[in-house]
Amino acid sequence: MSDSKQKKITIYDVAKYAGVSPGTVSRTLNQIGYIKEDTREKVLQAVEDLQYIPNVAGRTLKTTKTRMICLAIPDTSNPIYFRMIEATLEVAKRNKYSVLLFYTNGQEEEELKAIRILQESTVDALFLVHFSYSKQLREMVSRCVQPIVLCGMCSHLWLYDGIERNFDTISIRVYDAVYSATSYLISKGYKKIAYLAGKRGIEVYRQRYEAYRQALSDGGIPYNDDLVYWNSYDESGGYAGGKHFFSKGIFPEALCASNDLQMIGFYRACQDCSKEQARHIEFVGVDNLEISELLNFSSVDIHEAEVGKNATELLFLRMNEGFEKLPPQDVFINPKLVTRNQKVY
Amino acid sequence: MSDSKQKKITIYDVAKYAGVSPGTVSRTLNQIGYIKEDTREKVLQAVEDLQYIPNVAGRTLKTTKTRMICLAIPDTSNPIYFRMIEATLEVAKRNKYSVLLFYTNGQEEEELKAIRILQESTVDALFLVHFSYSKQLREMVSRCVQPIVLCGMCSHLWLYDGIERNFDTISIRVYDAVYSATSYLISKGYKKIAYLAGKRGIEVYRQRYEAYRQALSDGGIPYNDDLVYWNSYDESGGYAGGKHFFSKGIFPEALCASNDLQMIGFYRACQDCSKEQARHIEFVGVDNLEISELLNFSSVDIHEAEVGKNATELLFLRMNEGFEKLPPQDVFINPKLVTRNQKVY
DNA sequence: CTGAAAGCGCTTACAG
DNA sequence: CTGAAAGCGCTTACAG
Repeated sequence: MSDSKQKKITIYDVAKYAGVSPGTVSRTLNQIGYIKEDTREKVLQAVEDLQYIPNVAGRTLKTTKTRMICLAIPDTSNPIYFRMIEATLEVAKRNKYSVLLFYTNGQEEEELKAIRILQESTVDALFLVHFSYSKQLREMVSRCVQPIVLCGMCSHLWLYDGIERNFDTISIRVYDAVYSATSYLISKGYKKIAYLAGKRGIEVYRQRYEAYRQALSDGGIPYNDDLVYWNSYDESGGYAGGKHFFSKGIFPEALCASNDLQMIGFYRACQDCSKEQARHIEFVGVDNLEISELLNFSSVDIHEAEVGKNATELLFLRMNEGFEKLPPQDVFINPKLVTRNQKVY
Repeated sequence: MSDSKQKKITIYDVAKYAGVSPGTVSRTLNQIGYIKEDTREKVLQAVEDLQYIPNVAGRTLKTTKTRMICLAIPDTSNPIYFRMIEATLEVAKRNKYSVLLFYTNGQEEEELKAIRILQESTVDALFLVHFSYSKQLREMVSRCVQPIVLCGMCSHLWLYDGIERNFDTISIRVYDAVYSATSYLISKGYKKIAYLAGKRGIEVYRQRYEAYRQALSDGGIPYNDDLVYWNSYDESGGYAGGKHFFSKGIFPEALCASNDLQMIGFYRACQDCSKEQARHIEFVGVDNLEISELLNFSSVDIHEAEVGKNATELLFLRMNEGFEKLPPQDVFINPKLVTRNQKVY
């Protein structure tokens, strides 16, 4: 039954079996041009009898189309990326494309590798979520002939300025996200508002930090550096933030976190803290994870599924239209604050 | 600067530029055999000058190696799959492989498509998480010459029985998971234990359901069909379960959910319910999602990251060793109950 | 409507 | 240590 190890069936075997040429088999299978019904049946019968399955590498070499796109994201530990993956998979599938998933860990070196995957023609297009804005990365991108969409998970630094550019960008207005989050806390009367800033040196978090400061300033609240904590942008960073503040005897009235994972970490630190003051801190985060909803914490929805959807659709638009007909695109996504009545914890 | 549209640089261009043969360029780049230092430098200089990047399709056609594996999972909405993706990505990266992510939606048709991707040689190996155990799927698998690891997210139905088989399996003992979860509730003295069973007709949930019944039986508690609710295996299913029970005036003392998402859904239904009896139900789920930990619900850890890691390593083992030297493998993963002191909600 | 032939861009025995 | 040549499995103008 399972006679493996037999020689691989190629289009030549099918052609011979059906008594036609390889070209005819190819045209039949790819539905190109008219094929006489009789011929067509012979071919399909041969395919069936021989259990022929076309080899993708052969086709790819000739057509230069892989029917794959690459999705490169920083990490897989933040749920927002899963919603992005899901959206990308869906758009790709709709276009009969597969998705190569690449995980950069937010490191420039890995981001460059993702671009190389595109240059080697392993995939037809690339959606790259990157943190680096280096000259080298920019140059590697500019050398690519295939479609690329760049997203920095914030307002992109390389917006179209009229100068030639061979990629599209997608931006999340995270400045607005944090500004609205901080303003919300101010509007509720809080003065002592701590901030979990995320990781220093990453543009995403720089933009958010600026927004926090501006919101304070606009709300007439003096900035206090002691209320700001820079660390990793995951749960452990938030937890460390809580420990840090509490150990210094700092108990803020409210906390704005540059993302929800940090907020959750901070919340855990509160739970681990014996002081009564750690029980009444009001939270606002960014990302609107389901976990925030369940814990009834306010958060800002950044619509990351929309990001994935838009980016991927842009990729297909470029694959179909090329870069001549349409100028470089810069898509913007507007976050939305979701307020909730936080419970006592 | 960005002079695109120029003709693609091939290995022939590099050879001509360096004054050597294409074969030598290939050997230099792939570090095969000894190359005179002088030659080597000329080649590398040419590569540098011409910005040559080897085309993957050409290599693949010749070597029949794509350096990609396919990971096919049911859906991306359950966080357990993300931990699996993460583990798979890591093992693949360590072996210098990329991962093609395929989303089957738990439908047989899509599972067959995943196998076809392997047959077309788009990838070198396949890790398939499947729900279907149909004859057709089994036959398609048996026709593949490349490595395949099959996982049903439960005790696999196609374990090695000495008869020829060309794939490995990985099993999660979910029967034990639900048995221990149910027994735990019984040990705490509960008699009226409801069960969110998941989706009917899926082996994963059949095995769990059997465990629930057996645990009740072993605990001397009569089975009551009114306490069992079959629906979708996501949050909406759990929510519907809560609504269902409460609308019939059924308020269990405890709830065992065949996965955490359903448990969370049920919990939401409790929150939406005005009755006091909906405030004191003790929960146990399966999957041990972070959300369960944060809400302090007990759950069973099924070690899905281990599943991804083991499966992917098995794939590479097969790619290196073939199927002759090693008999078919059946790996088992043992879940672990994590108990927590649930808070009042 | 279909066949013969070239070629996509590599790699790899085979010589030397 | 390196070159010439064949070939991996397709597709696609070009004829007819």
